[in-house]
Amino acid sequence: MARKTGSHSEITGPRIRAAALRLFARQGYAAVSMRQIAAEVGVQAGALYLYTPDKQSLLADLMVTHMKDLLAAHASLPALSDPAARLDQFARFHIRHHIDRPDAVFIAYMELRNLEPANFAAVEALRRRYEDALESILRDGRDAGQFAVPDTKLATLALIAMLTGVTNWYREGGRLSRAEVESIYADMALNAVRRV
Amino acid sequence: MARKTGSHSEITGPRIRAAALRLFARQGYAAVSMRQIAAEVGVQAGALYLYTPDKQSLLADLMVTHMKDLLAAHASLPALSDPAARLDQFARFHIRHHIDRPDAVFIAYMELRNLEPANFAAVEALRRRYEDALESILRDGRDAGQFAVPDTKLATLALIAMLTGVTNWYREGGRLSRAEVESIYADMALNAVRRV
DNA sequence: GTCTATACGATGATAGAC
DNA sequence: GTCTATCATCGTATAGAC
Repeated sequence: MARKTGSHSEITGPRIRAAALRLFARQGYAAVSMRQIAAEVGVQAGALYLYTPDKQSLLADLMVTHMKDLLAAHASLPALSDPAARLDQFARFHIRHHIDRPDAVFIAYMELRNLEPANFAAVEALRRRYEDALESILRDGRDAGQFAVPDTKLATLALIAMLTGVTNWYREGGRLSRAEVESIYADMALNAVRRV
Repeated sequence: MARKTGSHSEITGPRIRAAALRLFARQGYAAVSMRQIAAEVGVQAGALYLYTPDKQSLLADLMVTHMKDLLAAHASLPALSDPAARLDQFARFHIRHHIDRPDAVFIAYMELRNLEPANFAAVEALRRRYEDALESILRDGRDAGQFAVPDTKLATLALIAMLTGVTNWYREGGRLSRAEVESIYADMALNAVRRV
């Protein structure tokens, strides 16, 4: 990957990915042209192909990177044992992580249908690993008699949908602080599955 | 294929909308061409313009129709007074209605950014009316001391996100019946906001 | 490493024949 | 009401100059 002195590749590459992320999130993958991305970065369209084989790879790269970041960040959380504490930790982490990356989240949940089969499979496998992390919390909580969950897979998807929905409306500097949002969502998630 | 002639306007119009709905949901508005829609219906691309001024109007029409259908269906529910019963009714209605229209739901949620400002405003106004229906249930339940909801607007959006998420995974003939899915989601929604 | 120039197919939309 | 033919534009991607 090393390049000659005077090369801008270490700068232009990330800038292309950043521009593509922004534009894909705002207008959708199919609606964004390579010319538009190039203009945003300040290069000609042809120059993009020094950094990506094609437009599809650019999208796949953004989505895979996002999912790997998510998994890595989740893996670095401190280990807890009580299921309720683990669910609280997961919900707060999920809210925090997603609030900070609205564009990447939007793309990751929305452009799946624009991925070629091989790329789709790769992203889906990563997503499933993340969902499995939540499902194992719910299963442990149910087995411990703390959670009332008729179907752990359904509950997993329902909770993730609820938590991810924060990106639909949350804006920095709004009526509610990040900490308030985090707490409210975590409480709702816990109540939704807690035995009553 | 022999040349077709004759008048089919009562049939062709709805078929165009149905084809557009399917294709937009599968591939996204920007990725679908007018020629593709025409081929699906069995006419030439130019013929579409007898039924819609342009592609944008086709999308706006689908989304506005979907939101009006949703509001009309919701308005026809029997009136209840107890907040918990109303929330249960709303959740079950929402699941049922969305399960039956996965394509329209997907478009209504995903293609907002492809609407021109005037069309966007129209669809958003309809969506807000629907959200307001749920929020008033939560407000009444909180005032009656039945619900613990720190912020009714946030809770509204969280519940709708959770319930709408059913369209991400539910498939006819799957492991869980419609009635089971409906019940589990309704219970989770109620528990999420019920005072403990 | 980026540029200009370009290949070449697809796009939304229109005009006029029947 | 639908067809064929067409327009101007834009799409992704590549080749070769500097």
